[in-house]
Amino acid sequence: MALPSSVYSAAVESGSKDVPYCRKQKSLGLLCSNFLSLYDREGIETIGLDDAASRLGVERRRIYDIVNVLESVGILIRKAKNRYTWKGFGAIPEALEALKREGLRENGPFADTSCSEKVSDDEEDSMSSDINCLSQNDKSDTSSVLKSAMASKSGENRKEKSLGLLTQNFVKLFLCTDMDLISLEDAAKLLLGDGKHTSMTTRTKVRRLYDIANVLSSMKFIEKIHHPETRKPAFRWLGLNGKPDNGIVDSKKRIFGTDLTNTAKRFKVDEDGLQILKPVNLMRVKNETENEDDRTTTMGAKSYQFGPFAPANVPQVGVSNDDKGKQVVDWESLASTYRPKYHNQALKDLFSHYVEAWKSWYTEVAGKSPIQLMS
DNA sequence: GGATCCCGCCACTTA
DNA sequence: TAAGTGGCGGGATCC
Repeated sequence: MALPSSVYSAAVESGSKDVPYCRKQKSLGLLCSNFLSLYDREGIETIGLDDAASRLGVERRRIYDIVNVLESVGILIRKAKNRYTWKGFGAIPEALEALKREGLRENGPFADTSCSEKVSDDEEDSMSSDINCLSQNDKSDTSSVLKSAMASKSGENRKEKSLGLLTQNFVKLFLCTDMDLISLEDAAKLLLGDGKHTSMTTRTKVRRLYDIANVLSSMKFIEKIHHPETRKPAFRWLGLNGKPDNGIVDSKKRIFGTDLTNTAKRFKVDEDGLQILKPVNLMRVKNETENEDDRTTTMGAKSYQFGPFAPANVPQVGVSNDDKGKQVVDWESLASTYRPKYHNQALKDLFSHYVEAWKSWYTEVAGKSPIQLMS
């Protein structure tokens, strides 16, 4: 594997004796970024969960969270026990298109937004009163979309509550309604149905939505902003190109896994993980300089605009040849800049880790910029 | 003190 | 029946 595994291990070793626990280093968003960096490359066809867990230095349970979300947007497909087929980002447009079609198709029979209709998240749930509970944005056709989303009753409670299905329904909220901003609490209420509107069930659903939102945020499908009027946190669909909106992005937003500035500022020990965060962060800075008007919801393969983890062989839409000079270096080149090229993987990993630790210490204690290391 | 979300228990599913 | 899967909520961390 060409990717420096030390990068990952360094990021997850916060639990070691000398480094205080840092929640952010273990966030799902960061894990997702690392996961994608690890597998979004040519030659990857299948992914073993054990392999992913050990490479990323996390327990299997966390990998399940990631792959469930990724599978729901088409990046992965479960192939067999413990094994997934990597489809890549090229599969996203089709998956989203399918989601949108599904949402819109099922939209028809449920077009009536009256409060009488029952849908099935959990048997007796109905969506109608939930719609009335919404605190923001256009709710005109939200009800029907949600009804259709939740109507994929198919089977068991367990499946209905799966992270993957919840992800798809969450995405449908953006794809099939006029809602621009959605708070997780609103989404939870919508996806629950009023039959289960206890504070506990909502809280539980919101927890899951946080998980999902972190993963989707790390892929820049959505971004967290604060509602212009209520100032309450909400999520906005960025579409397939994932370009943050300069205008209303809250600079103080807390972005797990990708927000280098905040991370570095608050957690000195986080500098161990800088190499992970850098490329993503740089890409956002770049994106923020671009006009967001060219965002598109068209999902044809050719018009598809990839986010920061776009496959290497797919040109970034909206980046002209003239801009290539400003292009952010890719993962490989960035990683190789800081990575000695040892043939012994274990030695290389160890060395990389200590280099990062030293740079962190040097910056912190000596108050100087890290010396540029030769690779 | 509310928002966020990691962590791991344990029930359920699958091989 | 063991191993894999993943829902769930406690409680730690962040702001």
